[in-house]
Amino acid sequence: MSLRSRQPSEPASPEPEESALPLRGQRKQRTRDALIDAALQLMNEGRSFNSLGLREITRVAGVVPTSFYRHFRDTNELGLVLVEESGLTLRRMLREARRAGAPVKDMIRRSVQVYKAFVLTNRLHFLFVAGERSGGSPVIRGAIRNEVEQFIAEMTQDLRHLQIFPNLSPESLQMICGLVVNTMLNAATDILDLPPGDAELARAQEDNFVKQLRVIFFGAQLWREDAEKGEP
Amino acid sequence: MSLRSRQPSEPASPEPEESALPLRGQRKQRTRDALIDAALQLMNEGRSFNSLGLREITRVAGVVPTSFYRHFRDTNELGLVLVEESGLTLRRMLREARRAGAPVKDMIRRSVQVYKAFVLTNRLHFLFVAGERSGGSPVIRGAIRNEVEQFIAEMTQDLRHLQIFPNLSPESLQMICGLVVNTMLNAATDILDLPPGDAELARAQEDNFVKQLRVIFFGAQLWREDAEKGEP
DNA sequence: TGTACATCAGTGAACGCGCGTTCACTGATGTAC
DNA sequence: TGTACATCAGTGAACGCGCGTTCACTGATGTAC
Repeated sequence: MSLRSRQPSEPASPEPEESALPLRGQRKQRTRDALIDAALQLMNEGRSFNSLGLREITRVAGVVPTSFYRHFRDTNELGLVLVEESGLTLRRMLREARRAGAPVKDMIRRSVQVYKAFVLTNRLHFLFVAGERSGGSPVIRGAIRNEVEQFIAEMTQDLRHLQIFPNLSPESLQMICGLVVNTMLNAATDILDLPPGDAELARAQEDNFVKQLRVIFFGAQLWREDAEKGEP
Repeated sequence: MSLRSRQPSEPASPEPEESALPLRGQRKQRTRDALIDAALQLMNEGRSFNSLGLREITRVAGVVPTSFYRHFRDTNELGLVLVEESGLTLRRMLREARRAGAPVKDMIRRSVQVYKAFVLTNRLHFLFVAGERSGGSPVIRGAIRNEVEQFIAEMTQDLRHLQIFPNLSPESLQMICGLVVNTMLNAATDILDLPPGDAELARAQEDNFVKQLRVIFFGAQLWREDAEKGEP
């Protein structure tokens, strides 16, 4: 994946891997990136992925329609590349969290703030994942669900090593992570939809998100595998 | 709303309200219903709403394209009617739950089973809501989010009257209901995607769903408004 | 280093097709007397 | 009850348009000698 030059979190200047390619290869890569960016940009304007047309994408990318076929068989194939990219973004988030370690004080609030920043920095990928994971074409949806499942599994491993929930079996921990990830992705839509500048609303939204996670973590910590739970 | 004759949960035979209309009105209603049904049917085949074309819808409905305009300005207006219908379905679910009352024994498991049955009975509406609430066109998405917000508010009132969480403030109860509803709608996608006949997988899915709700309810019951929660 | 040939990303014309929308119409249903 | 007229849901022809895809092409870049 040398699409990385398109990633907003990395510098735009030439990269070693790119310079190593022959000139023609570099240019091809740049066009390919432009096509992918064009699709993301159109989605950023409120469009859903599978309503995008090939000609529309090439128009935004600034190339002629037929040159699309030099890179992808059809728009669906481009969609699958977007899924893969988005999966990388999710895994990058875990990697960064791993490196930073779990904050000891006010853990959930801080994690939520880091997450919000990450979602905004990687706005287009989260827009795509949140938007297409339930609604898109069956193929894209399936691929996204795979990536999310993988993300949940990795998160489960991380939490396991952190020993935050020594009371939970691996299966229960995975179930909790599924719940947390769904809550995160729902929140992503809210974060992305939030009109900029409304600090009041942003705070209320963050508080709500933090509270929801606290209830989940609170319930999870007190969970015992054998008993019947939550029945009044 | 006399679209109700289309609702799968009601008999197909003529209804008083329909017979009361003049003959021409009845026929118009039937065509209108056919258009709405056609859109839902197409979505049931894996399509997302805003990729549907007007001609496509009329073709499935068995009328000529131009007759669409006798009923809706454009496909978006039909979409908003679908949102309204789906909202009614959600409210009907609450009404039925209210009438049945909260099961005293194994409350969550039983509620989940009732919910699963309801989702399958009203498959098309849940498909629409779950699919378009994050991904669709901005207008449809906004309308769906409104309906879901209203649903959450009503559910909050119901839980309030049931006195299940006497420890929670109205705001916290609403926050919990938001979490529960998001979990429900995520589960709806899973329920609808489940290949029929795989009882093993269905059981695993149900157990997972039940466990997630138990964690939430468990956490909510022990929640205290003033303390910091869930921080290891 | 220079030359001759191969590669191949991007071009531009052309195609057949289904789209959304307009328009004048038809003929069954509804209304007035 | 019968007649004459109004209404209007559904029809069918026609339109201009953008779509996805094919094809032969061009000319800069890459490779071999």
